[in-house]
Amino acid sequence: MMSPNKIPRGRPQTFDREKTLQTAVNSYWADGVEKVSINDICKRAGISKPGLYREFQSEDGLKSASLEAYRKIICVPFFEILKKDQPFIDGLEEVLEFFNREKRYVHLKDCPEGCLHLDMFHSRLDFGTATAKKIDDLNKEYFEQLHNWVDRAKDLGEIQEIADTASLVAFISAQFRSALCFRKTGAASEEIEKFLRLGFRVLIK
Amino acid sequence: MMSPNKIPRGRPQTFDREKTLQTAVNSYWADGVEKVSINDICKRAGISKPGLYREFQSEDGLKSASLEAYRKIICVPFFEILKKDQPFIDGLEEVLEFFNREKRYVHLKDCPEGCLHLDMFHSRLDFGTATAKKIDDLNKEYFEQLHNWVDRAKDLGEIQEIADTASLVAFISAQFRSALCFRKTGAASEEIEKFLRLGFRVLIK
DNA sequence: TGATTAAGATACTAGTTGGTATGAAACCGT
DNA sequence: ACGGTTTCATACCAACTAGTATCTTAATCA
Repeated sequence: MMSPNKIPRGRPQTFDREKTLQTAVNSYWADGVEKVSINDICKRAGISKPGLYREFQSEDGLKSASLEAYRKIICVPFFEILKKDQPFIDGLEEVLEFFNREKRYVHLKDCPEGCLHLDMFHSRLDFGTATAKKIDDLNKEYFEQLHNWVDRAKDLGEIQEIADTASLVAFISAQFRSALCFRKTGAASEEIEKFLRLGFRVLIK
Repeated sequence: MMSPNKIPRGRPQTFDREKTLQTAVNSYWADGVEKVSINDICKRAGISKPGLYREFQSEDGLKSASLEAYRKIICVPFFEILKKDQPFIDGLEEVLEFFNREKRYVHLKDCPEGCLHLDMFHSRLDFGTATAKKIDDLNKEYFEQLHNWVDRAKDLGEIQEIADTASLVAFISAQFRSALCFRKTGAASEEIEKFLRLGFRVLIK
């Protein structure tokens, strides 16, 4: 990192990393990672291709950086809900809020539908090494968080012991994936909430 | 259609429509519709591009024809299970068999994982008019079949009346979609069966 | 045999992709 | 003012895409 009072030698940089990354995340998220080209992102961010390549080295670099940015904006707040020390039923209500656009947290109000991580995971074989690793790491983190959430609820006797934790986590992740899929196809928030409550009927006592 | 005893004038055709269509369906199904180009299919089927265009007019024509072929091979047998006049619980067992590779019907043994229709539906905005219509038609047919299946079970009092039929259909379709998604990520058949049985616990009495 | 007809293969079009070489532009220290 | 340094934008590369024009090949009909 450059020392803040040290003025660099050459032509001053106009390239804005944060703005570019935000453009990339939103483009990938809204239109699908496979549908957006480097050229598209350059046009939308108003930057030149060599500038982008200097900062991110390759498409793989840009995509993995975008996923990391997405993780910080969306995934981490979600994990925080799961980590909260509160009854399972309260956590579930917060999760339902998270999936409900109308009741959703302020910083998520005007963002694309669906989940960038899930989209990328679905076709993770098509990405470069850096992005593929990021996808797998984030996936691992996600399932660990779910596992802890379910385990804690089990220990406290808050959910039905109808299956091993891994199966319950698989079931819950499937319901979340479906909810996001419903969102993308334009389903109403109350329909999605109804769907999720239906799924969680098998778990709560 | 050409009369069978009438010998056509020009050079005899070596182009095999069925073989080409089978190659296309398998390629789209196995590798993803977006990942396979017309060039790929020509190479794999051992045909020339003009030949393919003469038969299917455009990529849109080939894709819609491929989806129709998929419908006949996979979707129709599935619909037949739902249509059968038998207790809901028996139909459910047949459905579980359908999703289980090891117990699966013979003609489905060595085919790709996942569902071509679901893949195409997920990105139906990227297709031409003919393919988009085929996707929507097949989707409509699918949901009608599910609707009838659930309605019949409701009338006979075979499932819990915990929600309106549309919500139950949405729930069931979500479980099927998840099962196919698990298959694609390499989950074991018994895990998928366990997952589906977990979901259907909320429905059966 | 020669005309007609249809299908074959090859090569082409225009546009896109990820990635880069090149030279001008804008700043610094001297 | 000038050299050094860094970033800029333009133009380019090879490989790919969907789709087509052209020309050859192989058959029937007269």
